[in-house]
Amino acid sequence: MSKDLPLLVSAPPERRDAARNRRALLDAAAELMAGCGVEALTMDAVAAKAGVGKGTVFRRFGSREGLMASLLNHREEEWQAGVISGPPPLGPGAPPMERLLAFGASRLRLHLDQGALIEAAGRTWGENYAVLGFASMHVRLLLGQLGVEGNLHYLATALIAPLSLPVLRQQIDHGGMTEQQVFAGWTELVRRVVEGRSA
Amino acid sequence: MSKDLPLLVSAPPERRDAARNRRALLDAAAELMAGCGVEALTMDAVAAKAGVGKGTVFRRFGSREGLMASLLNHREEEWQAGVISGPPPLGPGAPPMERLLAFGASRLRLHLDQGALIEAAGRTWGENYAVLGFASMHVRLLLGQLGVEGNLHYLATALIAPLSLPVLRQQIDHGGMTEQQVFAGWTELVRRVVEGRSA
DNA sequence: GGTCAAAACGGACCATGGTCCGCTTCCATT
DNA sequence: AATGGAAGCGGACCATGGTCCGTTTTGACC
Repeated sequence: MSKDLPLLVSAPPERRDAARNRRALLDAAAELMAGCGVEALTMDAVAAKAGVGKGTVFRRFGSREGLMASLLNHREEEWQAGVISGPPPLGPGAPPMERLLAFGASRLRLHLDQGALIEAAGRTWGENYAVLGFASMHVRLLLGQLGVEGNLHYLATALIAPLSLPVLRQQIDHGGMTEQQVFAGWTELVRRVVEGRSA
Repeated sequence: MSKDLPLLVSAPPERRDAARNRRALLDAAAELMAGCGVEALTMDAVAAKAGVGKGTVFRRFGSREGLMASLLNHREEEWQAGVISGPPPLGPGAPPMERLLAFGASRLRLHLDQGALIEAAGRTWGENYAVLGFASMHVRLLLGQLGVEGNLHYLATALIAPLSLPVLRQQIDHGGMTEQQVFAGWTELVRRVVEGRSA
């Protein structure tokens, strides 16, 4: 007699066929990519491999970059889970400075590991507010715990910026640095920012 | 009787038709862009407007992104000239800290002004070693003059990173900061890095 | 001026991202 | 089960970036 409670869920769930196709597409994309790298990830190929029409791919992901971003989201969510509730020092339980350095090292690895995908995703991923926003908030929190005073909002984004893939590429591929040296440099940057007095 | 001295010039000059076409193409591109924004910059349109074949456009610039990068290079060269020999505080003659802050403000403006073009140029511009290299070297030099000790190579790139367009976009479009607040934040970052003691 | 090789040109051609719209599938309601 | 409309689907179609190769231009050398 009474309809189910709206449950305060804003977006109604996907229809079953839609969900099935979304899964099939992500699986197909992951498989193609494992096989031949991002080059092989053409929209026609993904659609064919998943056994759906091309239009469906675009309906689900909006664009090629959107598809890449969806693939990345999976890893990103795992990573965020590690920060929120994983083992220390990345997760809670370690002193703030250790967590901050673990954050940097982990983020650096993540970006280098997913490099090809991140570049293929372009701005769709780079401008993903959720991703940058989470990292920024986390760093801001840690800076606060470290007793840093000043414009934490800005300082957090400024500490995250040199961990972005283009910068890492520049330093490692053209600047002759190793991954270890980059991390050491970032550590020094963090130390200076944290130890500096506020204005 | 004797051929001209090789003049120690490594690359032979362009043939005259090539030079003429290159100019025509850049002019056409600039005009198209002034008219309708980067959207209008399709390779066919540029070729048609310049009165050359499409193949010629690709020969000269390699790709659409390459064409964008060439357009940007013009502005970049003017900017570099301003740093090398322009009036203070951006150019030589002002105290190092003033020059450094002028550098940041100027770079920030440049990136915001050329935003559309920079995004359209993608990695071709972002990974342009000459551009990043020049800025990095300049900042490294100023840090040295300021008596900063430590890994200046890294610190320079780390100070430049938060001036990159994606970061600025994030801060201004999603983070609710104004351009002035961003610059104020960068100033604070610089102060902390410069005042911090080395390891 | 004539000759020749190298460089540049042009536009037909291809691959692929992205759109569109008529058809099909789902599911809430009766 | 029947039904109606909304959500989803598919693949033909288009636009545009990028390639290729036969033809033309250039300029160095005689």
